[in-house]
Amino acid sequence: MPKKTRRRQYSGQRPASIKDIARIAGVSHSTVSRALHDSPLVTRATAAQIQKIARDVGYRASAVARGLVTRKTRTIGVVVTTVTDPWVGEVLSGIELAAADHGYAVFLADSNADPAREKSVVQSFAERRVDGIVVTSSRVGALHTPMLSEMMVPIVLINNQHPGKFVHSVMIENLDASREATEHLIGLGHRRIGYVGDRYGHHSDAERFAGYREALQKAGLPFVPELVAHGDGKAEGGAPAMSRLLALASPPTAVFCYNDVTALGVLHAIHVRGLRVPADISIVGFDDLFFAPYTQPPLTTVRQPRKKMGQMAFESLLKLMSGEDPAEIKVPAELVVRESTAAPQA
Amino acid sequence: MPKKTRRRQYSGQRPASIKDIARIAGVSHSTVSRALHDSPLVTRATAAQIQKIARDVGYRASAVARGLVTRKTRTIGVVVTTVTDPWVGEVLSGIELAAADHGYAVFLADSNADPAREKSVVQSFAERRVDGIVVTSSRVGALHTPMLSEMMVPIVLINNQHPGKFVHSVMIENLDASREATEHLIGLGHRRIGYVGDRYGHHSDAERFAGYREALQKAGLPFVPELVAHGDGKAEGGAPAMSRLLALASPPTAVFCYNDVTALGVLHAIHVRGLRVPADISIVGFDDLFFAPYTQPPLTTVRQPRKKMGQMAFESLLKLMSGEDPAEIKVPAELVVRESTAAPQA
DNA sequence: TTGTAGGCGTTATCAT
DNA sequence: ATGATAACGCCTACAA
Repeated sequence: MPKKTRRRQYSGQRPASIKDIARIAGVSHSTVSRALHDSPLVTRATAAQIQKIARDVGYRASAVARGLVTRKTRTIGVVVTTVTDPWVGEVLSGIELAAADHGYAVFLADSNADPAREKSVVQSFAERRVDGIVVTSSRVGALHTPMLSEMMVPIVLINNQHPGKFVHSVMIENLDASREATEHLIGLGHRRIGYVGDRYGHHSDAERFAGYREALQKAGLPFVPELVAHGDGKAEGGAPAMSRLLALASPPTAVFCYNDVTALGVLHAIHVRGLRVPADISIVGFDDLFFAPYTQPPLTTVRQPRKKMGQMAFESLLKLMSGEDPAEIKVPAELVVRESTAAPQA
Repeated sequence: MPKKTRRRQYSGQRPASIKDIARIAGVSHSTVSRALHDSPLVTRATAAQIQKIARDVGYRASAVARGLVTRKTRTIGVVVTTVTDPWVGEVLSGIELAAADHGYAVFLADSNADPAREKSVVQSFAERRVDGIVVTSSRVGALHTPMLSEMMVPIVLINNQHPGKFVHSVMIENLDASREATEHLIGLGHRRIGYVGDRYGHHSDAERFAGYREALQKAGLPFVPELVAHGDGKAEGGAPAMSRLLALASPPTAVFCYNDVTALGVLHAIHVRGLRVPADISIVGFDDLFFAPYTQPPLTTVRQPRKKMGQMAFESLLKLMSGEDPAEIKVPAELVVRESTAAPQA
């Protein structure tokens, strides 16, 4: 006798349908449908009976069948560059929260910042007939928006430029926040202030850099190109960028970093060099990620209401989906002063 | 004349269907269907023509219609306790990657470790007829597995116990890894070794604690209950837990932390106290998250192949979905020695 | 090789 | 108040 491998037959049992219930209750499936939606067009008695049966058989209406007829899937797609990025995680969390509250399910797709993958991801969303899409690009939106708008699906971008008329966005006030952060440094007495940015010409990077320059200019400080270095938005890139700055004949006494993760690398490079923060050099980050209060020393940074931004993005999408034309959203950020900044040494 | 608000009519245009193409091509929709699947049952010529039309009209087959007839949605659901947790993010990334490679889309749901929410999430998955579910519980699986198996949907758990016969799991070798980590400390000469755990009796916590105790026992060291403190799996909880340990009459000379995030808080508490790591006290974490090489000093920790675990989970699910009975997976971890551990002071 | 005719599980519009 | 009946967009026998 051949060895008969035991296998579970998930595929065997199919979930109860509205018709199954109709059969049991001895009514038509339309009545069941009505009862399940507690329509006033059905006797309280039969409605109750039907609902009981539904409960007993563990009935769960098929969203796919419903989606087919209503042409709404109550589903949105979220494209991220990497779920791994803590910034993304929090925004995503906000989106998911808001979506769930409104009965929407969210498809998650990670593009890995790869345009090809991004494209296939969006196509997958199209096939699945999502009602809307949000793109959270902490990096560049290599996304071909033409393709997006061709889908005729509402789209909301988070922290990325607003390239088309079918696309809305919620963005952090990068420029104001960066200016403020830099002014904090200037106010402390710093004159040689560096900037460690992102590598990929990310939209946010450009804005933050602009804020940094604006602050310098307002204070009548010269912009010194050699004081800006570029990392990659990660700690791995922040460290070497900072090392380059430290190797300068006269290095900066303070550095404004593109984001907290970059600051992590920057702090590391400083410590490796045997220097102290903020005694020898002041550092400010951007984002206020969970680890910011726990760096050594605790990081002065710009707080972004990430979770809230995610929620706002979803709500924008909701409006878009219902035919409204939501306003572009600019979210203010807030400087959080901790211990990585101080007056420069005399 | 009343102000007429311009509104975009996404709802107006409906996507091209197989019938639309059929009409244009002057064939029946079945032929179109076949051509699109490049079935051998259709002339190369007509197939080509049809495919061209499909391309021209931007046809995207409706996954919802297909799902209705095939009873397979090529969709999986992933339940996480919080996307915000960096550990979760990486595992999620692995799942998503593997899923996308196999043409599966992933629904993401964040339970916030709230059982009620967890339940509604799973019900949502059921309605959407996902083909499988993976639950990554970095905390306790408050999830009612009875409900899960009742769904008749394959389930894979990551780092959580394996409670039922319809459920499979992939887990890290917590016990071995923790024993090894503790032995590293013992090998360095430490005798008073503390443990800072998670609060919620998480399964992983229990195993890691067991590994810690096993190492002590093997080395003939006494287990000292006052040397174990509980945090909450986050930095916020790690700091006060460590403070308690430091307040002891004779505090530990080394501490093994439940995870890296906890270690972050632990390091902070130590620094606040004016102590140095590893000179005064050695610290080892667990997970090897992205920031581990950048703590001050760089953290000795246990590396978990998180991304890979995510991929393995999906592959397990694939097998389950095809009726196979995959083996339970235990993934080995690896101790990464950095600079937060050293011999105790004489 | 192609077309015709269901049917998947809903919702929705008719009748009754 | 309830029951037929017809979509929704796709797949798949079965017929031709």
